[in-house]
Amino acid sequence: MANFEKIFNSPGFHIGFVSRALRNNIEKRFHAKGYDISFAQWPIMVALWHYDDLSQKHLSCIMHKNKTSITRMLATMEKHGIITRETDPKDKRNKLINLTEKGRDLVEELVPIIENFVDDMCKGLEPEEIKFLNSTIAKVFENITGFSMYDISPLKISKQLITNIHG
Amino acid sequence: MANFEKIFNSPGFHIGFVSRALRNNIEKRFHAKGYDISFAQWPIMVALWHYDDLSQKHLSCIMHKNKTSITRMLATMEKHGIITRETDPKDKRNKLINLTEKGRDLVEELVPIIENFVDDMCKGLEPEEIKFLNSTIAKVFENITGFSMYDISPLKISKQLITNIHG
DNA sequence: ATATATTAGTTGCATATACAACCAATTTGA
DNA sequence: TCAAATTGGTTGTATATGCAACTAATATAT
Repeated sequence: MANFEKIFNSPGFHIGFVSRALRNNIEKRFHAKGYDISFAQWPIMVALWHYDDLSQKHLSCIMHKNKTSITRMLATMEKHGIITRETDPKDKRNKLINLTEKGRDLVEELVPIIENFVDDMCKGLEPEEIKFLNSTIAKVFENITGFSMYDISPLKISKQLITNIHG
Repeated sequence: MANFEKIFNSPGFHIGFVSRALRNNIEKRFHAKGYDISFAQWPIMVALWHYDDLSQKHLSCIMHKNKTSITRMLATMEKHGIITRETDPKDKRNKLINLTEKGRDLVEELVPIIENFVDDMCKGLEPEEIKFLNSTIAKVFENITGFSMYDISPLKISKQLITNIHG
């Protein structure tokens, strides 16, 4: 019968397992320090820390997430007072997303928690191993999506470069 | 200010991104062939293909998922006619989970789809690279959870060995 | 033997995620 | 210029996920 060994030992399942573990771990660290921020909200906050007036479309492309997910996450974050959403006067289809003061403060407060998390996660791994891990994951990402993981890093992307990645 | 480069280039974010991409891709493949099975349901089906009469606790441990998630996923799978849930006559706290005939058939039909998926995902990667990727991810998993990813593989675990991993 | 503790599972609540169908605003094209 | 296409965002529906609080059943400990 089927080669289940091959299937269960494929990177796909490993990635799924570790992804859930990472999410749970980071959210526990946030909650332990009294912050009600989710694993998914954090990268959005970082992107908004770097760029003002991102649209939901921008965030959808940067995060490689469906626009519905972005709509709903931003609704939650707005409710929590982390971000604001205003209609773009230049194109009333767009909404301009920005961090609130509270949001900006939060980013700075969360950084050390994330840094500890990264250190703990990578304990016992050599820098070249981490590099290899990243590039191999990026390769898998590219195999599956056809997109380079790096082209759309929140740190590199320019608003002008954001093209129509998602439906 | 904060070293965002370090944060965004950490394996954590890579893993989160690729994990979502893999989930979407595999579900699209299932749907394209007319199967309404989720990324999360598939490993449960495989575990049940190997073992009869697993309890929800067993599945919770094997899958490293909260028991609530298991309860709700099994409810969905039962509704879809993939599995059955019966109270264990020997200990009425337990529910014994089994694949239905339809469920067993499905597993066999889904295997080739998964095999294609794995091949596509790993395109351009050498076997040693895949091995390294897996072992590095396993290391991260262990750093974060304290558990070995391999000890509880659905292929290796015995029902007797399943201990109280989760709360 | 019975009160207490533990265990398995469920429910309420919250978040994230995606697809399809939809609306409103803008752009295109004949 | 005005109809058609495109674009950005929202809503309905569905799945997955976890925590806390709960119930029922079993095990433990005095």
